[in-house]
Amino acid sequence: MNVFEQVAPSPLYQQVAERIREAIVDGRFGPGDALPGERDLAEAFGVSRASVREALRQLEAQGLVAGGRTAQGRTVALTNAAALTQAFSDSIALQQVALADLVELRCAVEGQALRLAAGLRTGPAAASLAEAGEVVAQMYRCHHDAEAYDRADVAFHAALVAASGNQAMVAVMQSCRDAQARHLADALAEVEDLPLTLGQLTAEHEAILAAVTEGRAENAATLVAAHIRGFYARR
Amino acid sequence: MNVFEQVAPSPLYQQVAERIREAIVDGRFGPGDALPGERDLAEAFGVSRASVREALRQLEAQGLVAGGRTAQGRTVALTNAAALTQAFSDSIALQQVALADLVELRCAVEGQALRLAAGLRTGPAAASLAEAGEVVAQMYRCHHDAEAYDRADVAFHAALVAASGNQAMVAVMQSCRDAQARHLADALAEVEDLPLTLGQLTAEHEAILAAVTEGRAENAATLVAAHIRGFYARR
DNA sequence: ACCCTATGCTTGGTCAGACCAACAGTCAAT
DNA sequence: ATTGACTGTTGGTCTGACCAAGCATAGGGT
Repeated sequence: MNVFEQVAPSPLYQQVAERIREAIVDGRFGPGDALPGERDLAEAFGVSRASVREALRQLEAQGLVAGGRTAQGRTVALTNAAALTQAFSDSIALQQVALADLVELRCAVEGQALRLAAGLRTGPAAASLAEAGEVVAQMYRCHHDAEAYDRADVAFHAALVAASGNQAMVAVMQSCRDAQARHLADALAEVEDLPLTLGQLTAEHEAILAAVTEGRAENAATLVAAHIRGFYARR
Repeated sequence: MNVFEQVAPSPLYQQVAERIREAIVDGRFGPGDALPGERDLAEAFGVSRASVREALRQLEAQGLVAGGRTAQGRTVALTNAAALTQAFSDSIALQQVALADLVELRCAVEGQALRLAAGLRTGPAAASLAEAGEVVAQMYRCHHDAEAYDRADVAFHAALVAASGNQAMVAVMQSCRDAQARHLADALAEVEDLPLTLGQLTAEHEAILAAVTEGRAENAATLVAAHIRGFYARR
């Protein structure tokens, strides 16, 4: 490693971004808080507004500050879930990973999540599992509406993975799904007999949920992996 | 949903970023290619250089274009692996996910990767497994040097996961590890009897590799999960 | 002929200052 | 109390300028 201190100083906008990042992760600005205006930040850091703006664009892309287009006030800090999805999406676009790889990744994550959830089914996971059950019930009522079913599917898998108590797995699962959806454009939209297909899917969902609630960890993992692979094999 | 079309157009810098992104993912600029200078881009898009710069900062944060600080020429497109790591890191910093969650996520991914690798051990995975074997041999020679061992550990796990043939898993595993490393600051640096501890770790590594090369998929997954959890439990 | 330097062009980084549209808050007129 | 004009603030955008660092080439010295 280089023992000399930062011979080539990083650009100002990066330093500014780093300072703001620190302020956020140190809790000086909590999620949802409004941070100072660009002019104030520029003055505070002793740089031009242009540098502050470039720093903000960087943080915005990383999901640390929200885009200011809605908020007429300032910019605020929130969640960075979108950054994860974007990263996966770009990985595919840059052909660094294949779509099938993401599918397998999701199987791995979701499978293990369900194993964990099965072990927690009577404890902290109970609420999430109940929610998943409600979503399944809801699925029965929208076998005719692909869009509504898609939303239900998202909710079901999210609730199920959330039952593992692992937010990282939720985020990765969700991001995998989103990244796939963008590049896969509605497998459901091309189905000829929609109610039939959705009926099969709902049955799979129900079987998966049952496996988890009954504590059949390995079974749940197997079922969900088959479910996911099957869904994307249909393409 | 809103039936009205995009009443408020997105900012120029976002549109520009989107256009450049398209140009990259459409292959008009391959990885490593130099893209036009800021002044040229500004003229091409009919916007000011400031807008182009903000767009570039955004793309830079997403890993689609490389930072221009090293390259005196222009900016170039490369890999976005760092963006993934950053996203995981930020998730922890924002306390959206716990460190332990990332550890479990890594267990899930790496476990499944090894199951897959065990099934491919005589085929495409052979080269990666051989590489992992060499790294283990190398580990025996640096039981005194924590830093060198750390590098070897990274290489070992990367090779092993790569044996699954799944680049997405490699990326996630790597990013998990990096994100953890940043917030965990050298578990190894605080060990009292370094050679002893590293010796144990090397034995674990060897056992994991053996399980994979002998096709004991489930065993490999179990071993690697225990290995990872154990390493971070030491904290 | 060869090497080395000087010079100039290009590029990214930074700044100052300006303008606009949209919104929040104020306050007077109804 | 409701409404409507006014005003200040904020983000978005542009212009035009300057600097330091790298690259190319011409030119000088050998």
